Amino acid sequence: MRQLEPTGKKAATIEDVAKLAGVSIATVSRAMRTPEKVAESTRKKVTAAIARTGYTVNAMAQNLRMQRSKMVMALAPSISDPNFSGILVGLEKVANERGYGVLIGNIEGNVEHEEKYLHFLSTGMVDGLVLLTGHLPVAGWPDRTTSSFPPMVAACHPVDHSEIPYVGVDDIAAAKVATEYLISLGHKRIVYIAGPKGNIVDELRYSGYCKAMLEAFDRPDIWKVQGDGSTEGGRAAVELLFIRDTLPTAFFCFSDSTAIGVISALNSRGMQVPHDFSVVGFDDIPFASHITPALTTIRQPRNHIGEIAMTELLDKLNGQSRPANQSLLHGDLIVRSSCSAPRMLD
Amino acid sequence: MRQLEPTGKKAATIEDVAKLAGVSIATVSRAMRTPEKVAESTRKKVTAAIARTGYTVNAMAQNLRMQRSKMVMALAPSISDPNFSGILVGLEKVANERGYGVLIGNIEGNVEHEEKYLHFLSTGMVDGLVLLTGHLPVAGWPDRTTSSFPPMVAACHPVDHSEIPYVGVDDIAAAKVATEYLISLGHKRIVYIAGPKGNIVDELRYSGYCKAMLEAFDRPDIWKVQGDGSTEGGRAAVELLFIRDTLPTAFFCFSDSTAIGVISALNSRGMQVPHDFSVVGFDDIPFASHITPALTTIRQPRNHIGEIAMTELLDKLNGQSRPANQSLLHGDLIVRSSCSAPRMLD
DNA sequence: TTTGAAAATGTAAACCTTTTCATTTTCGAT
DNA sequence: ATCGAAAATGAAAAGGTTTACATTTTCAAA
Repeated sequence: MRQLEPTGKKAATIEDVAKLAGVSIATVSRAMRTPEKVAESTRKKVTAAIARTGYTVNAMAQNLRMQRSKMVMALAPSISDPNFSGILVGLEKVANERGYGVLIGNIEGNVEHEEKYLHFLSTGMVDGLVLLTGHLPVAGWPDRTTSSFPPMVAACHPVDHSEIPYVGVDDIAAAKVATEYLISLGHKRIVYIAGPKGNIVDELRYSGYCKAMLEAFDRPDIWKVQGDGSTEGGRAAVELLFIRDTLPTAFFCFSDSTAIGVISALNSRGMQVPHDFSVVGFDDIPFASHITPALTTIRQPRNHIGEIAMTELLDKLNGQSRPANQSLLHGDLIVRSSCSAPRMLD
Repeated sequence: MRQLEPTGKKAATIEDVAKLAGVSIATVSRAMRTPEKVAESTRKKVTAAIARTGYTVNAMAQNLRMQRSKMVMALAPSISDPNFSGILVGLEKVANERGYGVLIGNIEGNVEHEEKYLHFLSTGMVDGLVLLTGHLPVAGWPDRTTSSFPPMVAACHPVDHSEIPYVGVDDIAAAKVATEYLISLGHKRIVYIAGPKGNIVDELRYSGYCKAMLEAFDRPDIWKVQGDGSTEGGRAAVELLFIRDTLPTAFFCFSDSTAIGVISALNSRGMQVPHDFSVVGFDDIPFASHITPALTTIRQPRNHIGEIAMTELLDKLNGQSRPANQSLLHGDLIVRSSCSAPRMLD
């Protein structure tokens, strides 16, 4: 909807401006895009005419001519994921600063949605893609050479078997730090409550956990229970554990959601955290500090991840630079009150 | 970025299709948009040619010609607000079903951002606006006649002094239900912890609270303490209350965030919820059920609000209907464990 | 003054559609 | 076969820019 200014009248075009300023439309265009190529005097006339007509460029015409849209799409596995909004803030901030718009695409578990969103790419409605999904948007794509891909960057979840630049937290290092923290408290029987099966990020965090355990102990008790990343998955994992005769003294969880499930399940079995068990999460979602006990966790620099991802994408779009293949950000350990020394030493 | 199909080659245009099918570009266009106006036989030829060339329409050209963009913008006060994502899911769902894209605009406290986002409107990059901010995006606007506004709908926060259609929860009714619930438990001294000063939604919820109190008691103890909608605001309100000699037995809070602050402040003073005080929130944000005690609150039908808002906006854009001036949705009371009968009856 | 390079401006093509209006084709009724 | 209306198609304009190329203007040096 254009024509904000003169109520009812049609929006002014570059031609109206040109006529009023007594120059050609080319000069008007130049006065706006490359003012240094236009004489001072005419530039003033044009500026005045623009002000008087209330002219704003027609983005559709401009985009058609310039073969781009100044829009990028963020493809998210789920908007409601508490991790997403932080990333989006960062993405949006940088995009806006550079005159780009951010379109959002929400997969929400429905894979065929992806194909619908691809429409925005193929029709040229967006110039590039930020993938938060951890996989390429279409099943058929992976076998192409990567050079034929549209400009994309992946954030939070690296894309398997591809050379799409990735920006996210250094999961291995962060998971190692988290595990070492538990070890430093005196824990030995530390279980890793895993995320969704086959998830790359889960594998990275697990390997960070393993690394810490291997470095700390001669005969480490590497121990993993499958979860699915959700609160329910954390709860289920605990139930599973209680069937065994030995129990861990600490839980390192794939995500905060999982950790919340773990704590909730422990509570309903009459156990206290951190008195009876220690729990560490991952993500530092907004409510990690509001649950009881406040959750010790790894903070994902969400805004920063979004900012870097968008910066790399836009640089790529404007041919300014080939982005680094990986940008790994540091994830801080946020110590709150869900951990303590193990109750009974063995 | 177009040309997904033939690696490297330029994207096929309608002209390529026409040439291959042996018809004019007008016929190709008609075969796609109004197939009933094209002979069965040629339609087939065109379809085949489209398939062979991998043609997809160029959205920029189409939009330029049709004077629209098939994009709408959602202007949010803050992306990280836990209420926002639910709305966005609904907005996005309906928009996508109808072939529209959702651009997001994040004000995040910085009012001058609004003006930047208005650029998307004035350049015609978006066709309409969903306002989640509770006010018109530009200071100068309100004095115009509403007829000159671009298509807009407001969600969650009605826009003051304007006739912009609003869709949201019925705050008065819901607040009344929440208060009545506390009354039914036996509470008499119920304090309303308010939201940001001057906020319309806050006033509505307060008036719902008042209504319930007035109906229930002959000499009701109407009682309001200023907050600001945030967790910190809830905490501060409690501190303020403890300076007085009389205390309430129950808190009805403007938002869940506020309620969480209230509970947190009570806890740190050694009080137990719901044993010593009852607390009711508003919104049912995702973590309302995960805090301890699980929060009794009013659920905002966020997805639904988003869906209706987008439906009304798109109907408006396509001239299908003048939307109702207000669509008030019902907000359910979700009873969890943050309330009980007052400890000491008076 | 004249000359010539540099600076400023204008013309017109290109970007890719949709759609009006004119023209051609089809086909049933005479 | 002929006619005429209806159906199908095509030519061309319009939508609003940017920019390559051509042309005009400016201005310092001769």
